[in-house]
Amino acid sequence: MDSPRKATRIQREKREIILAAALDAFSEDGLRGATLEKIAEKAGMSKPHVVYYFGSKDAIYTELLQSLLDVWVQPLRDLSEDADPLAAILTYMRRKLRMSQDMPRESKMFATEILHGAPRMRPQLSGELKALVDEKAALIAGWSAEGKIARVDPHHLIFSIWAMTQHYADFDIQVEAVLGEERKPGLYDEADAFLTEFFVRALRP
Amino acid sequence: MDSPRKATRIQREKREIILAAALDAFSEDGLRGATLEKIAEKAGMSKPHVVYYFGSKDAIYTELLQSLLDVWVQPLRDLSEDADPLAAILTYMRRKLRMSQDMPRESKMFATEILHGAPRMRPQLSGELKALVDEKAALIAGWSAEGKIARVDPHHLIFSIWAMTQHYADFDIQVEAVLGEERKPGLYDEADAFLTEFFVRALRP
DNA sequence: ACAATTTTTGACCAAATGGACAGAAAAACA
DNA sequence: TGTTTTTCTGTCCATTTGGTCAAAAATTGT
Repeated sequence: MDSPRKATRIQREKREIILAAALDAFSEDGLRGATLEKIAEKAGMSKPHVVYYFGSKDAIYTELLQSLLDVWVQPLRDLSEDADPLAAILTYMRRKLRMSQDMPRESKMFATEILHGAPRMRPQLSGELKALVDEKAALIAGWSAEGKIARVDPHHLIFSIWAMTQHYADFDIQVEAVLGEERKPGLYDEADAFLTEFFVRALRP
Repeated sequence: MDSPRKATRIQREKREIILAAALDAFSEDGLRGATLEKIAEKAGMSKPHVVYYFGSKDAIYTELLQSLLDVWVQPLRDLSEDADPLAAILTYMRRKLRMSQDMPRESKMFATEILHGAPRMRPQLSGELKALVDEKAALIAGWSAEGKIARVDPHHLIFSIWAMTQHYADFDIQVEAVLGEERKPGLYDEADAFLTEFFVRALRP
């Protein structure tokens, strides 16, 4: 456990189980609200056992956050030249929307962290993330300048995609409460249709 | 304090001070993360004094939330028939954006509460709020049907306004990190310009 | 000025919680 | 099989924290 030789199968498995349980707990109650005991219970093991594998609650939280970050920005990484720039942006938006649908817990964890000042992500936000966004913003700005899409501020366009797609995961309770139970099943199809049409209208030259 | 006669001036003032301090604390750290001691410190009084006025931390939190709800939905209440439907929607969007700019702490408090399941707001979300949104959605649907604005799902349109405007308050740390310090001063002007253009393009018939 | 009421706080308490520790159980290795 | 290493847990501890309580200080009313 200490000297990082080879992680045994059992070690990887247990760590996975704990991380899954922790994601559950953290997304529900936040770092402060989630307790080691609850995580241990969800993971089906004792509290000291959880500490044995990660050292502290904070360490679990931080590791989860870091490992999720890569997954989270992958769709943006994949945004690139395409037959049709508008289609590329729509694909990006759709992938983000799908991530909201498939990974609401991850979305909520990030949202909570950033909402509270992102104390353990600041460097990455203004470092890697800023660099990535700047790069893709330049790409979009190019399309914009060439008249392939409408003239828009690319940074704010990216923010709008983040905002609108993550809204459905982060504030799902509100969305479902306002729409009513009966519209819940087709919710993400509705959102997809709305957002697609919306961005097409807003972005086509 | 017990029998609710007339609240003296001093009582109202102290309660105001405590609520302001609590808003500060809750928006920074959430319900769980904010401590009575920190609230008391920010309010410049002792911990038991805070309890004396509100009974419990939870009570402060709940009262804050309830009293803010009215303010929060007022812009939507004010959405009504207008010379120009599109202008009416833009005005609504702008008011929401201004609220994000002027009341980021309130925005964060709501966001955190909803993110964590809105345990003490559910009834209002599916009650009053749903009713209000349904009413305004019908109004927008009317405009849409008459061809005064583009055909859009009015509920999702409202969500998109919530999402995009509140994003700037709730995730300000991320927005500022990605844009860089130098774009911070004119941020809300940029956002206003972007969103206005964006919604105009998306909504005009 | 004096009594009654309200406001304010220091001291204290009980519950919750993150984590330490020693040793049991199990697994790996010889 | 015996030994060593890893995995696992019961028990305990220190800290944090929401809240109580008695009494002091200030205010109000007469």
